[in-house]
Formats: sequence, C-alpha cells, structure tokens
Amino acid sequence: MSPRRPERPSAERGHSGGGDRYGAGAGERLTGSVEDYLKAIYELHEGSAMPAATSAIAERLDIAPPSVSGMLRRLAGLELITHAPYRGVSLTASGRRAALRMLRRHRVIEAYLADELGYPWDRVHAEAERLEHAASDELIDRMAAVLGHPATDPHGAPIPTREGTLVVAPTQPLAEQAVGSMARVASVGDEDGELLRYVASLAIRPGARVTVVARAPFDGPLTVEVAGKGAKARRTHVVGSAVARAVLVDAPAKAKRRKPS
Amino acid sequence: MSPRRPERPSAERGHSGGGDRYGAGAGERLTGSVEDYLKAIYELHEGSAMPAATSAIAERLDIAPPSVSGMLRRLAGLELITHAPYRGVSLTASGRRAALRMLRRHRVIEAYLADELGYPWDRVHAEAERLEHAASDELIDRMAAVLGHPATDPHGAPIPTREGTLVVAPTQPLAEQAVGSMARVASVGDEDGELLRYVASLAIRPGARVTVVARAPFDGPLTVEVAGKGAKARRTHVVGSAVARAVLVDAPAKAKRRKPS
DNA sequence: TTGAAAAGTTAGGCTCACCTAATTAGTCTG
DNA sequence: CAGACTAATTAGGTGAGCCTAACTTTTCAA
Repeated sequence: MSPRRPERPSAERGHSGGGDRYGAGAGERLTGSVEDYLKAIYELHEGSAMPAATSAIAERLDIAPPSVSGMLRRLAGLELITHAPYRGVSLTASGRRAALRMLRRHRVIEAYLADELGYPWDRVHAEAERLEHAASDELIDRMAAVLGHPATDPHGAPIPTREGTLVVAPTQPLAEQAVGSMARVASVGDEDGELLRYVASLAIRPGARVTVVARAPFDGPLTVEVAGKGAKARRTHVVGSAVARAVLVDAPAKAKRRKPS
Repeated sequence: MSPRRPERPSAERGHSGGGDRYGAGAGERLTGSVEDYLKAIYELHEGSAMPAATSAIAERLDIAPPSVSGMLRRLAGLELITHAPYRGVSLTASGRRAALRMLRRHRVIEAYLADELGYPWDRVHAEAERLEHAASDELIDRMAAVLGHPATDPHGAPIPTREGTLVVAPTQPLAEQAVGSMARVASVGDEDGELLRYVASLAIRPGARVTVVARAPFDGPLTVEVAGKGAKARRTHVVGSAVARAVLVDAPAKAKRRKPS
C-alpha cells in the first residue's frame, strides 16, 4: 500500500531532480526537456524581441514541429509560457525565471570547465548542455564561488545572477558594425564548435579589438583587422557572413536610432 | 523526408548521451536508468558474491519489483546481464565493463567535489549520483587528472581505472572485527548522509585507527576506541550495528578461512 | 510432504517526449 | 479576393520507464 513517490515527474528517475527553491514560484522540479524548451524560447525571444515561433523552437532544438506544439500546450498548462496558437510563445514571469536559471547554470558551467578543467572554449558548450540539467544549485554556486563569481562565460555572454538578474550590455553583430570603426568584441556565439575554433584561430575573442575595413555587398564577406598584441600585431582577415553574425561587438554608446525624427 | 535521428535511444533527448567508446563492446549509449541498474547489480553482486536478487535490486533503486523484472528482460536482450528467472542476475563481460565505468565516474566525481569544490563528504554522493550520467568521459578524465588520479574516493572506496581495472583490498565490516584488535578504517559506505555525518563526528574516517573494545551480543552495539591525533586522542564510543556494518576495516593479512581443514 | 509465506513474474496502465501523416489557420500575391 | 504557400495544429503511434493487481514459482517450516 501507500503509493510510491507520488510527487516527482515520471521519466528521469533519480537524475535531474536536484534543483528547487529557485526556478518557478513553487518547487515544480522541471524535466530536462522542459528546461531545454524554456531556454530555447528565452533565447529566441531575446534575439528577435518577438514571441518565439513554433518552427523556430523546433529548429533550434532539432525536434519536429508537432512535438513542439504538444510541449507548448504542456508548458502553458504549467504557466511557464503564454501561447496564442498560430501567434507565438512568450515566457511568463516564472518561465522567465526558470530560463534565466538555466542560462546561469549553463554559463557558470562553461566558465568553470574552461578555467578550472582546461577545456578548450569550443568544447565547453556541449558538456554544459548536459551538465546543466544534472547539477544542483549548490554545485553551481560553488563553481561560481571558486571562479570568483565571474560576470561572463568564456564566450563573453553575461552570466545571470543567482537572483535572476541579467545585465545585458548593448551589442550588435559585427555584420552591422560601421566600416572603418573599431570595436571591442563582446561575445561569440557558443553553439558552433567548428566556427569557434576558426574564430579563435583569427584571435577574435571577447575583449579583442577589431576594425571593419570593408564589407562586400549582398551579405558578403567582411574584411576585418584584428589588433593583435605582441609580435604579430594587426592582422587582416576576410570572414564570411556566418562569422560576422556570430561575433557580437560593443554597440556604440549612442542610443539606437528609432525613427530618424 | 529522411527520418530524424533514427539512432539514439528515445527519452533523454540531449542529455546523458555523452559517453561512448568505453562501456559495452560496441557504442550503445546506455540510458541513465540502465546505468543505474548495472551499477546496482554490480554492487549487490560484489557484496554477496551471489547473483543479485530482483527484490534486492528493487529495494536498492527504490523501484517496484515488477518494474525491475521488466528492465531485467531488457538488459538481458542487450546482453548486459544473464538472467535466469527466479534465480538471479549476473553481469556479462560488457555489463561488468559498463558497471565499472559508472563506478569510476561516480567515485571520481565524489573525489572531485570533495577536494576541489569543498563539498562535505556526506553530500558528495547525491550530487555524483546525478552527474555520473551527464558527464562525458573527457570530463571524468580531466577531473581525475586534476586530482592526480586518486586511488580512492572520499569514503575510501577504490576508483576503477579508465581501463576498467579495480583493485579491491581485502576488507571486512567493523562488525566482524575481532574484539581487542586494532584496524585501519578502509572505507565508510557512502549512501546514507546522516550516518556519514555521525561517523565523521566520531572521527571515524578512512585511515583512522580503531579498536573494538567490546561487542554486545545479538547484533548489539559495539564499543570502539578511536585513536585520535592531537589533543583529544583516544576516544571511546558506542556505535550501533548499522554503523558497524557500514564501516569497513582492512582485513587481517591472513587468507580468508575456506573450510577449516 | 505439504502448504503458507516470500519472491518473482505477467498483465494491463500511465506519463513523458518524441515521431509521421493529415488537416487547418494565417498570410501573401496575382 | 481567391488560391497557393507556409506555419501550426490535430490525430494517431512508439519506446522508455515506471506503477498496481493478480498470478506463479520457490522455499521453508510444521
């Protein structure tokens, strides 16, 4: 008699059950899948400022669109998102909290792997992608403490605080940087390891100074000059548009143009 | 067209898929559950030298016996175990390899958490229990390297090598230690955090010297003297049989009696 | 040696998280 | 504004991994 553990979400038995008291309002113990969806929705949401589209989520998670539709219904039931069918998806306050929690975990883990375990920066993403679901909040906090509570991960992305605050510095893709002007590299997208390895070989990393020398039309290649330190200072490279989109640089201090009034 | 990812095991999408080229012969990508079963079977198998019983596995994993029956069929199909219904379960060579791999992961993680992240030893087990399924082989190896390839985890349990070799020193439970004789504590079972905290408070840890002063009959409490270092040397405590069973001490150098010929 | 208790298994169900195929809703263009 | 195209959803299905209830096998003691 007495039903066995009638609380916890089935599937994923022992694993992934380590994080409470932080994410959503109560203490719901989200599954790894739910965590992935929330993170994806958050990132799409930020990237475009518009509610996330089903197909975009599907593509990002490499999942068939109907599966996403089903999951969205579930997430809406959990009040983690609001979903107007055919219209898009937005995070609720608690969904956003959970997403930021995952973002923090992911980035703290990335920073830890790189700084303490000697991981090359093109490989931290994949490892963090798995660990972020298994690590407890205590582990994340201990990692962050050992690192001295870093503000960014190895790719330059800001790490949300334990309280869920994220400081976003204004940045723009290198692709939109004005020709002739110099800028500091803020971050490089972490998903594509191959691209990261290439970019690193050009000495383009967070903090590096780059100048766009020329831009070919029609989304064509960019010619950039990288201010190297030491002997081989100042090298010029021609990079494709994929790279120009993945590299974010500090935006000029001026406000973004909104209607040239 | 083209079926989406027709290889990987369903459930546990992105997660836990990080370890190949080591476990079973081919590269099967075991699920977290399968890993847990194999580890449990290995540990039961070692502990009693007899094939593991369904009910023992069920109790250890806190799963209903019929669920275990079903999983055993699956494991037998994967040729990770041999299962004679109503008779018990043994690991095949590849099952044993996979189990030792999990044991290594678990213990390396425990050692790392304790040594590098300041975890108290009564809490490393729970954290490792989740991380062991998510960590890649590379991560485990890097952790082990940072620690200088330790031979034991914080509880004194030996860590299998990357190649799957496990050196088992002959030990016996404190409960079986002869009255009056001194022995070195080899290890303390890692599952019960409460018990670990208590045992630690008595200064009973791997490496400590203890002497059994008296043993009450009928599986009763043991009176032990712990050789403390420094000021408060030599303290006497009375511990229950649960503790006496969880604490393993080095066995006397003589061979184990096999038929008193 | 038999028959009750214990151990194990079969039968039948459930949720999560995915899939493909078919249908519907929204959008954009001629 | 109609039809074509695309995006999204419903419909129906699968496997993993758990559950309870009911039945079978083994064991052990009277």
